[in-house]
Amino acid sequence: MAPAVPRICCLDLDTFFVSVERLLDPSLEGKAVVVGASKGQRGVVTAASYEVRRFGVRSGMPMADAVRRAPDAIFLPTRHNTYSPYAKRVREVLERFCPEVRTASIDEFFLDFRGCERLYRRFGDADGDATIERVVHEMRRAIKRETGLPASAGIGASRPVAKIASGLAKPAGVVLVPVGREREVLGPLPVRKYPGIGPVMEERLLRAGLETLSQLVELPAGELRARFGGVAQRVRAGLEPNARVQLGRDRPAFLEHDQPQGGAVGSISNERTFHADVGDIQRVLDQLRTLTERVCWRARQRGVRARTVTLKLRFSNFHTVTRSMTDRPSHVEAQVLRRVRELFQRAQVLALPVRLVGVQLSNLVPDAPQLELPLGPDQPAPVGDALDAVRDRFGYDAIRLGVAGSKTRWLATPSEAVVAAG
DNA sequence: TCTGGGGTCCTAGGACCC
DNA sequence: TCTGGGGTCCTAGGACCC
Repeated sequence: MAPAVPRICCLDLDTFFVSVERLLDPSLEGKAVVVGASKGQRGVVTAASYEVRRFGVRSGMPMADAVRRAPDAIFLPTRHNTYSPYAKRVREVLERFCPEVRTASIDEFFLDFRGCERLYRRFGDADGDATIERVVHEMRRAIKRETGLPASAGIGASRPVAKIASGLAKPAGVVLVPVGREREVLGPLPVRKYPGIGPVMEERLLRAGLETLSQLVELPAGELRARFGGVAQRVRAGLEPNARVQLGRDRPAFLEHDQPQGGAVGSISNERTFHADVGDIQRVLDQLRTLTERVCWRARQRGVRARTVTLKLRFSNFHTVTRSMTDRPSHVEAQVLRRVRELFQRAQVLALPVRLVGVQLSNLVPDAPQLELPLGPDQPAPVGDALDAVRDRFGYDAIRLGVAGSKTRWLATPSEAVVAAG
């Protein structure tokens, strides 16, 4: 038996949005750059260059905070559509190195190198730690060469171990955690470093005097579970070099049945924070209509209908409520909007101005031909099909239903009018 | 200028069925 | 009449990730 080799790799693009902005504008190189909400808008930092992190700027931080900490930094608005083609090209490079690639987010990928022995031979004579490390180094260089983007990588026996290792590897490095030495290498880290332990759990653990992962996993399993629940128990599993972990199965994610069939996703949602809190119910309803239109369009694009519709409201005091309803599958605006309005009636628990509204579709089922009267009032009108066709070609915002604006009101049904917005 | 937007997963209680 | 389990679905909230 060859010695166990860690074969799960987490590849993470370093300060991804900032790196892309630098490719497009090389004068940003070496400067303090913050990507996030536009100036004057409500929002947070989505990416911060290493130069600006020195001032304490972090992603997720309110924009106003970032401006206060680093007033001289360069602030850029987030341009999602600009970044995703780069992520796609990175994935293409990864696929040349490994047949099993999972996209975890726009800037993070997991690779499973099990069953890649032939590839190993190309890079070294032994099937050992040094060989897979060389493969991953070469992969990083290929990404840099072909896309210009810096990346870091972690290698471990399981997904969480690889993930933590990639964090240790930043910037632009590779860290391998040998099988069987997880506790030794990762144990001294603060509990917050473990994926799944966030601010709330960290606080609970610190209050109990547990600061490091070692201290956490030394607790008896029963006590761990009873006091801190499933997350803490998963940490123990992640740091135990047993067979389950070596297979990367500590969570049922990743390998065989990871990706939902047909590329379907579990839910589709859109939400919007108002520039300033809104007390006018009609304006809230208008926004709900816009959001409903958008999620229904995305559902049709994906070829799914939703059984569950969820409305989300956040009030001016940040209190958030959700109301949901499960019914026959739909992706038809008129139907979904009717449900959203009903949920809205139920959700106005606070007489406070509204900060955010959201609409979510879940419980998605594959789009099958409807077994209903084809000309029922809830069916997409032919004009709806035409709308979708325009959007397929020119993008969602090429055309809008009704007129979005304070001076006009929404028309009652989609078939009444189509108004091009620009 | 406090606190985005897209997701996933977990928990817990109640309804309902067997 | 009393006393139960499981299992599944639905709903609401919340932690967490990038």
